[in-house]
Amino acid sequence: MRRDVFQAIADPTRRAIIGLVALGALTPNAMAEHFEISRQAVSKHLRVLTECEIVKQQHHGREIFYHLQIEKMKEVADFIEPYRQMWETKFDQLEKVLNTLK
Amino acid sequence: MRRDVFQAIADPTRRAIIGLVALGALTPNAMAEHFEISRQAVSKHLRVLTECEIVKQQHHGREIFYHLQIEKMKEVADFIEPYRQMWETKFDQLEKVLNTLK
DNA sequence: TATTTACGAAACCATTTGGTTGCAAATATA
DNA sequence: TATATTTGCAACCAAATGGTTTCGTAAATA
Repeated sequence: MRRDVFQAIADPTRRAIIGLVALGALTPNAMAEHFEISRQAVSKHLRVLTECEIVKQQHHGREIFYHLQIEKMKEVADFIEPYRQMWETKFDQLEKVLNTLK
Repeated sequence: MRRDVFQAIADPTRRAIIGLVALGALTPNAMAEHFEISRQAVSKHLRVLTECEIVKQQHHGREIFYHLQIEKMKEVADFIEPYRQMWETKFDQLEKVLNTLK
């Protein structure tokens, strides 16, 4: 199976988990409270995120806190960057045309 | 089935198609030459990309040219933006620490 | 010590995915 | 007009996905 950042953020629940963990490390149980799905389903998503190295485990007694590895998200930013330049150029050119028309 | 930009960019072939179409509109046949998979497989990816409104068709005789709708990619940029700010802040703080140590 | 709690892992299931081959239809060309 | 080309669509298939329930184990607690 594919295991990369793009696969990781494809699922809406996983994007929500990333959003939660961005605010602070959490245990699977704490996360599950935010969703309609079971704790085990959240755990399966966490497994994917761990395999993608988007989160890291920190054991603390019988609890496991999941921390966001924010740098991993950079891969998505790197992918989108050239396209961002494209639509900004497009916008600039449109602006020029509009200014000329004035 | 889920039909959003995140689903669209989850597949590596679709990311490659987006990259190709970014350089200029192409027909499915022309795209298929760049990949190992069949013309029909490319067509199925194009269907997904069309449903996500990442590409638009332009009929020209019996050929169909696919154009990139660059603005759609903005949704990904909007998603990543807050995280970009997070890792930049992190980097700035690290830099401060390193400067103090000097 | 006995029980509860937190968790991952496994088995299972329906649906989706990403590929294939084989059409039919529309357009271009001989 | 007959034939070739370009394309989308349907049927099919194996594998992956996202969920469930059940279970074993380790740690906290009564």
